[in-house]
Amino acid sequence: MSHSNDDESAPAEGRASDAVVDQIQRQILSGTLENDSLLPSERDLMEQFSTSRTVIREAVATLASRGLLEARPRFRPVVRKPGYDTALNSVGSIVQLMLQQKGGIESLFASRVFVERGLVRDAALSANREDISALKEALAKNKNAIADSETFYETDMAFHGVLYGIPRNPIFPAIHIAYCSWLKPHWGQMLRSPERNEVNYASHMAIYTAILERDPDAAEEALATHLSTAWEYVRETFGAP
Amino acid sequence: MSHSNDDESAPAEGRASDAVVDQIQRQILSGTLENDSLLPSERDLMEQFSTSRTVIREAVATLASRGLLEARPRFRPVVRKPGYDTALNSVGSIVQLMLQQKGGIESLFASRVFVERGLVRDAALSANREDISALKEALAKNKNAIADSETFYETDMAFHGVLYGIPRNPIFPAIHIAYCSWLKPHWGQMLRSPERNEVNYASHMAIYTAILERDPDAAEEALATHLSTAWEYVRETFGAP
DNA sequence: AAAACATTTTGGTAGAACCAAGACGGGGTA
DNA sequence: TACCCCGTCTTGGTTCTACCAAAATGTTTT
Repeated sequence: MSHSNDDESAPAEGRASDAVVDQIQRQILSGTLENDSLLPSERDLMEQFSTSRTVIREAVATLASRGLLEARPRFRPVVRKPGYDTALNSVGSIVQLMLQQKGGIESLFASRVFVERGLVRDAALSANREDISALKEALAKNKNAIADSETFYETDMAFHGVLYGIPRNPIFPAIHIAYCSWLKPHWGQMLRSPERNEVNYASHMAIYTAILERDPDAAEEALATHLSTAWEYVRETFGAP
Repeated sequence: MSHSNDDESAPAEGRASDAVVDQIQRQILSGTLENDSLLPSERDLMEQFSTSRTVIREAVATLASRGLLEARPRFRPVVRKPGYDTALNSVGSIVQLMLQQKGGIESLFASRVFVERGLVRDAALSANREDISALKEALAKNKNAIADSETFYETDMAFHGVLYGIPRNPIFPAIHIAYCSWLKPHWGQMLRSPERNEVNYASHMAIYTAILERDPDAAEEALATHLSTAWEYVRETFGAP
């Protein structure tokens, strides 16, 4: 039963960089290394941990891959206290690969539809006044941007974003951001026109109305058709199979 | 407007390791580097790419962090063709951090409940014969394991796993595996007894029945109470706030 | 044929050195 | 005084060499 577990308390004596990673990670989480501050120089760190620069660099790379450090090519790494967005952000590179595989985008989009169907159902059941007014406001901005295809996309995302905020679960907004960033390359260059914006706005309004009426089935239905339609736009922009 | 974008086709001239990463990544995806095979030795690679070992090591570390290579401490890296499980697996380290934060496990568990509520709804609406029989089989194994608390957990997971398979979306099984691995530390050491196993089995049966009867609301309700109850067990095992 | 041993290979670490680009400071000019 | 230019220092990125320990491999012994 007690197979080899990599608990944080055990050095495990495998990689020297692990100890450094562990230390720095603690410092970041505990606030000793303040958020948005610059990590000490590699040479400072190698003195501080009394190890070689090789180990330090490896540790920094590891932390960067975990999202605890933001390391631009020739700049000092920036300390980033992790959030749920950080987690999802770090998978981006792999997801991009997955999306290039056969059926990748379809699967991802289907998962989004699945999530948002649940979201609107819950919204219809449990949205409070704040949620409703937030939706209303987002809807208004959405309407005002119908003529402006540049900003319409943003107001569109913002409307959906409100839905992700309703469960008061910090994971969901992070998922929303992740979906947006992952699908943007395929979604962003879609053909846009005030007519289509109008259609999308109408869909949003239908969702909003269903939520107002506390009708989860109608809300789910409205959202499903909304996303399906929008998806058809995308497939029609690219080559349809 | 045209800010610097880091497309994959551009070398970008930032890090030398990026080129190596790109090359090896292509070789893995194209199958030139066969899955489960061993990566060439670092010294071979540094000759092949005519660069220093440092760069090679950095590239290997990057690919390992992306899940394309499985690099145990002192062993040759193993080539791993990426899947959706790979993606979710690579976030594990960050998620573990998140779970230690205040309300972390609650948020994650709530998201799981959310997902599975949707799953059982869809199952009730669209499960076909194969799905039903798979559920039935999983349920049978679950029943047989009631007396054996060792294996009951596995059959429990397996039952839920069937639900994740019904949408025929490869992302969902990966999510299931991720949930299991992330929650296992908190879930696994839960107090278990045949009585509680009996309760869980009854819950599964209720879900199955509701799906059979094509009643999404009942299925959702059954699942929600099931997970809530199980969650209470967990909180009672640990210190409840 | 299996086990024990010797050798080679290979990943992990150290350390010095170099380069190029960012950060910094000082001095000159408007 | 305020601003800009330029030299210097700092620092991350890279190369190279060397060494160690453990894994992998080959050889000998039982």
